[in-house]
Amino acid sequence: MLSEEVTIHDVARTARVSPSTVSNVLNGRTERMRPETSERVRRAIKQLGYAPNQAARQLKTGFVPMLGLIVPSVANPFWGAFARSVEKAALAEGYQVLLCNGERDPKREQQYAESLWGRGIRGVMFGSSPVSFDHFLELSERGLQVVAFDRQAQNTDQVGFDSISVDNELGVRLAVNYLLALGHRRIGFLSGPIRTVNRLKRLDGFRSALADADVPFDEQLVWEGALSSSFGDIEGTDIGRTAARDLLSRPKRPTALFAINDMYAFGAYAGARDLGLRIPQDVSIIGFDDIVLAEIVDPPLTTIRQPLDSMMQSAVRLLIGRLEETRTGPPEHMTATPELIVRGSTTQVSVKDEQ
Amino acid sequence: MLSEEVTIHDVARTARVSPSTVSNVLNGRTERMRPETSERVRRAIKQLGYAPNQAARQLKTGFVPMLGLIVPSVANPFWGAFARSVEKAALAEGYQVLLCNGERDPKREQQYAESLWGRGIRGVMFGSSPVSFDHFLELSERGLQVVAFDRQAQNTDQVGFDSISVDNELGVRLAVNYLLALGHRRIGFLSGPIRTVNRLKRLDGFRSALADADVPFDEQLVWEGALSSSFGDIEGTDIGRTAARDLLSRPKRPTALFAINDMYAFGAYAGARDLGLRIPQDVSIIGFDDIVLAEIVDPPLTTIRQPLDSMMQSAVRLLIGRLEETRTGPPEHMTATPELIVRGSTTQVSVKDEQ
DNA sequence: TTCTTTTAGTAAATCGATACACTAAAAACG
DNA sequence: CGTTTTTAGTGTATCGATTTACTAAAAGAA
Repeated sequence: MLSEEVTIHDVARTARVSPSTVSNVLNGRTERMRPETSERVRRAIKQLGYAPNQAARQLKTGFVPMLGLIVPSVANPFWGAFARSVEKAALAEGYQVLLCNGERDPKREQQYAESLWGRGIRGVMFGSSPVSFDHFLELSERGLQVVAFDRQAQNTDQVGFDSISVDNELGVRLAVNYLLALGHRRIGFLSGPIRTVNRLKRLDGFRSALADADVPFDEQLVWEGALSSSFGDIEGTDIGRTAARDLLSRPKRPTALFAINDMYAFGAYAGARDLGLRIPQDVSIIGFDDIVLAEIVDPPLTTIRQPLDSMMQSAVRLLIGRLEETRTGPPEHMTATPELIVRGSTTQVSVKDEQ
Repeated sequence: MLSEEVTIHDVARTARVSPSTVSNVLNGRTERMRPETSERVRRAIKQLGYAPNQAARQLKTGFVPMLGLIVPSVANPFWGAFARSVEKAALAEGYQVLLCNGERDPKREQQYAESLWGRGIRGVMFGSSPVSFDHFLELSERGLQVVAFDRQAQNTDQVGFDSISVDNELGVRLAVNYLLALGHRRIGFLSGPIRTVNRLKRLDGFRSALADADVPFDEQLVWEGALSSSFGDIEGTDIGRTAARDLLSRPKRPTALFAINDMYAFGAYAGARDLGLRIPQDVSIIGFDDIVLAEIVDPPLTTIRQPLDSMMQSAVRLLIGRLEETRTGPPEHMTATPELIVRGSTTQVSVKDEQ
């Protein structure tokens, strides 16, 4: 490995100028020199295959065009799609993305955050976390900018951070109203033991949609499971399966299930099948997120779409705006509009179930 | 943003030692000082919340504990799982991972590679690429270390790089032998237009497994589709669907399909259903990879598992070994052993199909 | 022509951590 | 006691790019 690194001095020597001039060319300050000079420098750069040492640049300027991305695990298809959206949006703004799989473990998340800090990274996109942001408190006070996905600040949070999320209440309303229009009256709500902010909001939407339609809310049909510390890449599918099996084997079983996300919905598919129930003839199932697999499962999943690409574009711009101090002021909470995607997992409630 | 960065000098001052001593503590050279001194330094570090500036460290040492990861897109569940495995393995060795979604575009891949180079990153894990490595040639000559997944060097490749892959021929043999044991004789082979090395190997395995069992190989049952420039996150599912529809609507339709990967297999599910065929009663389908979704689709997918975690652990160690020059010598080509995972998408060939 | 202003650059300090060469003080030796 | 060796550190140059302050030369003004 020869690895004879080409430096700005080498370029300067071949172009017969000073390193300062090369630096000026690199940073677009060409008005300070004759066109032929900048051209000579450009040729030298190309000839030597020179690429500026980012560490040196960063050390001097203090600026790092990089964002941290902390998600539970990119092996989970939803977070994979999320990560791609973030990376795409960041790249468009000239930033790169450092990937951190936090595994929903606050300790790991904090280690990552500190490591990012040491790298000079001052902006983090943060995927859903179960409990609190306390572990970011210190870094946040020092100037770490955080944009949280699907998690607005709660009054218990000490940290003021920006957030972005879909309008969760509206999303659930879209789903529930659609099910109501299909004649469903007993609708199960499948959630898990993780009580994130967005999940609470979704439950609110569920209740109020039912209330608006004068359909009584049955506490029994809300399945939240037990707290468990396990966390896997198919997070949700096992819970969804158990939940569906439980709800659907009751004497007066629900005719439709709303799942808190698509992975839970897939689990519910399995749970329904375990009981010999057909989807959608015997039970309608509706998800949330619209991950890519929603359209290829059988039957294709009716779900609520989160426009991830556009959401992450806004979120990344906000984050970068904070870093470059073009966006100042109090924390912003951005909200995107969800969309009902009707596919094959929902249908009219059957006559015999209707009663 | 106060952002009053704490430097090694601040620590030195509060601990009443020189910066050199702090540096020695940071790098574990504590044998050069009295225990009380190093303890004083450690306390000062904690008190000030000091974290070394990695840019400065990198500039001085030339060492960057970071790997590049180039995959088509982490939004694709397989590459998401792949990315997680890489990140996990890297973290265990003290390295972090910079994520690059190359979108199978050589131009983007090269831009990423150059950007990584400028950052001082000298090791890249590379997910499957369609054509060639030519765009890495120059950087590779300068010392960029590349470990390629599922793509051994071909004689046309000018670049000598390490690689890791599952034993593709064996994997296909496991699948085909299993199908043969179930009585299937007309087996379709679903591939796509992308002619990567691993796909060619899988076709080889397919042919030889049939040959060993004295089952005639029917060129007509190999579906490779047409070249198309499109690339999506559900890469494969649409192709698998088209392929399955085509193969299964022929007069003497195959009784089983081998799909080049699980996403293709999911597509084949849809294609079979389009024709009103049941899985596995009417057609057995077997996939490759064993992504997390394989066990939650309906029916659960019989597939060939690639042990990604252990593979990426070996691959990352090899890559880091190259960087730290503890592993030298000619390119290594590591091979992992695949495993047949029997689930519900395969069954005995039915009597009427058997003829 | 002389003085001022503009043009076209350059010299040198700096960012923060590292590491080699060096040293003062203490301990060991004879 | 004088000399050597060890201990426990420290001073300073360095990595590569940036940037402020500076300057020589050319152009313009009077």
